[in-house]
Amino acid sequence: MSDPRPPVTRFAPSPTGFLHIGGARTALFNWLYARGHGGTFLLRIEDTDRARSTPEATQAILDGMAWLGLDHDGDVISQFARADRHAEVAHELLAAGKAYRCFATQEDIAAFRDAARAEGRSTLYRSPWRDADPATHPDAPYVVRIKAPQDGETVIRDAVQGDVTIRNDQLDDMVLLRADGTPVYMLAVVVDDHDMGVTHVIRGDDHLNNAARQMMVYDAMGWDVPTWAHIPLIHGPDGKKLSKRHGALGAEEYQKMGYPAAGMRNYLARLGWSHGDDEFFTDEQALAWFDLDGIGKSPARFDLKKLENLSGQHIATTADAALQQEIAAYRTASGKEPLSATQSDGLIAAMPHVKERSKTFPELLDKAHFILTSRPIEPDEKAAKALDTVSRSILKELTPHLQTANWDRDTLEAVLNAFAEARDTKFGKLAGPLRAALAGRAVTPSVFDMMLVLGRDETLARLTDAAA
RNA sequence: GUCCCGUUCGUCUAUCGGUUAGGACGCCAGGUUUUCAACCUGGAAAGAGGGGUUCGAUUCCCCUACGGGAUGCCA
Repeated sequence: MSDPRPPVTRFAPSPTGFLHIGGARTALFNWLYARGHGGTFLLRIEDTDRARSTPEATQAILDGMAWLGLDHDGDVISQFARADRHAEVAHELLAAGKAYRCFATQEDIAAFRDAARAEGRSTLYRSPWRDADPATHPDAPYVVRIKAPQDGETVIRDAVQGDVTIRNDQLDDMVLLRADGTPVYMLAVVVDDHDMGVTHVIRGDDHLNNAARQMMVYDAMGWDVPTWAHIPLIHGPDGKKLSKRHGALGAEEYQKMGYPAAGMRNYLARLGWSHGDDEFFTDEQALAWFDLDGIGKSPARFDLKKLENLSGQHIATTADAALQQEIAAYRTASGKEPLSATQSDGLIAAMPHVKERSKTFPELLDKAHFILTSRPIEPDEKAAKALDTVSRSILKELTPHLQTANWDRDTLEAVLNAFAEARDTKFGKLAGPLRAALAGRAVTPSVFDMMLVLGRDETLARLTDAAA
């Protein structure tokens, strides 16, 4: 880590489903590390499992990253497309005597494992072909296996987990090339990471054990080992591993629910990583602060409440115009009709009064209902109740007082308070009917805020409508 | 079975041998109030269990329990 070169990180998902929250966080960590250290962030799609990989999944991953603002450098790399290169490395190893052809059948291996298990030995397969004379090779299908070290130990120097030591007798001669000549994942990752110049591999800790196996390939090829950082997985609210069954959702589902991307980034970054007591931070701060030693070792649970809180804080501090744009994207993503130009303008005008009290975009839009709707206002049930005959007559009396008043907050407050006082009541009594008349709702922003945003003409028109 | 990793309030976490174990979310109570919020004040709430090492352990070591991962011609 004292390497002065700018880091190169990568996110390497397999396209077998949507970008779930754990993957999104892995991508975020890689992105933060690269961008925060003047490095490069690459994207590689691990699509070598042809049966499970789909273009739709690749698109979903791309969409999820785009929503989160995790931009990668260069082209998206397909691992499958590099199969020839992977095979080339396997053949190099074969030629160098660091790998060998294994003619064992699946049945041979199964029998070996059964026997090993019965005797309580390690079930790692030991191929009899490792040291076989090539002259004795049968004319049969074979896989290429690497020659694993048989004694000593392998130490993974992990930036998160510390030094993890694995005895080499725990390593088997893993397969490099399948019987059909295609490379396996363990070979492909190493070759790709090396060829792509990846300096820091930040990935889920389900790969921690695999790192030792991958190290064999680095060593055999004489390549430099990257800095590893195996981060703990995210668990569901029940503490169990996050799975589709446990309500794990794709990143785009959170966009559809109306969480701002900045809130999601903040929340995800804070999940498993910390910078002292800082909870709420901007992207700039996250970029400046993010480092590998701030990552914790234990799995974290996903907590929607905290996401909501952070989201609310980000909505409150984001510029109005930027919010307007993100809300438009949210509506499109969630299949809602786009706002009209008038509504959009109204939203901007109302923004200061609604953004500080909303945790999500639908909540914000709901609070902005008064400006998004138009005459004639359809009162909902509660609002209708607030507009009884008494209230309507009061509104009718009030209207002339607003006709000539200066349209600013102080004047309006004075007018309404005086009006209430003259009728021997309090402004609080007036607020309900006003709210109902102006917005058709019982829950709205401040009455004064609404009046100011609506303007005199619209306010009077709505009051007159309601009084009628 | 074997190997690897993890375990601080309900949740996310701080602490890098000496603290009344801190913060945040959530929760509860009170305040403010023009509805809902927001906001302000206060409160309850944690070192998995057991052994060591040490003058002193949440912190270092070992064991146990629990959770997770690996052990594939999946990624």
